[in-house]
Amino acid sequence: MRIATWNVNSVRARLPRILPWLEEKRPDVVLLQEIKCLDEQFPREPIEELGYNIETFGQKTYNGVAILAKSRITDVQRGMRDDVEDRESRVITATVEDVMLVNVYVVNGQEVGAPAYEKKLEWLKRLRKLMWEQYMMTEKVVMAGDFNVTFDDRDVYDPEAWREKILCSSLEREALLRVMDAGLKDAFRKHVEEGGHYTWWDFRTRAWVGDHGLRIDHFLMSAPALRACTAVEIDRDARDGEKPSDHAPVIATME
DNA sequence: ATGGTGGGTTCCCCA
Repeated sequence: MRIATWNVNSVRARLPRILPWLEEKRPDVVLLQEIKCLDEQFPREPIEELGYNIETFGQKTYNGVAILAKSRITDVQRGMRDDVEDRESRVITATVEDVMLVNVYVVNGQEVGAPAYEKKLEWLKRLRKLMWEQYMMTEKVVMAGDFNVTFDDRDVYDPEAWREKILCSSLEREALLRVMDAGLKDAFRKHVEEGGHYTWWDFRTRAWVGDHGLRIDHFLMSAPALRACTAVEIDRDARDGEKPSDHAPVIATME
């Protein structure tokens, strides 16, 4: 089974890139973030024609997540279903075959110290609670998506310039590690030691041209899922060319 | 001190 995660930055604007990519890569499961549309606006037909089942948790203008899968999608949950109201569509969970999927679009945070930054830290606390309370790490659990957090300097093209900046601050990194202490590991680092592998390049600074990227899209896996994971690859080709998203897809291969 | 680009709204917000 191959599972992809991709922040598409509007599923409707990105459809000319998404459809040929699905045809070429044929992943078994795709976790999409920032679909930026309501459920009823999601372009279901052309994706269904390629053989995918679809579950969405949409929102007008901002955020929105979706799961595509060739196999049946069961146990779908929209939001964290805790005692806090989900005002934004940032999490959709489901089961496909023997894999429990958690698709997340983590709050960006804008800048360190901003109200959005505090919201990000609070949101990650909620996510941690979800993983502790609703998952058994003896199962194959795959949490993936846009985490808007780097793990360490290896994930940053210019670590000194980004030191304690948004996406790279110690508090964000600690909050992400706390989500993972339920029993999740960064699957990319099972396979790749060296730095310089990125998943996001800012449009505003034309970061793609100089490969000024950050690695903020991740696969976090429970031990049984990690054992089955034989590769995690970043599809840089999808970030190139005409009207790309600012994120590259990441594809995990499970034996 | 704060731009730059891109997407979706609505005359601006968020990334």
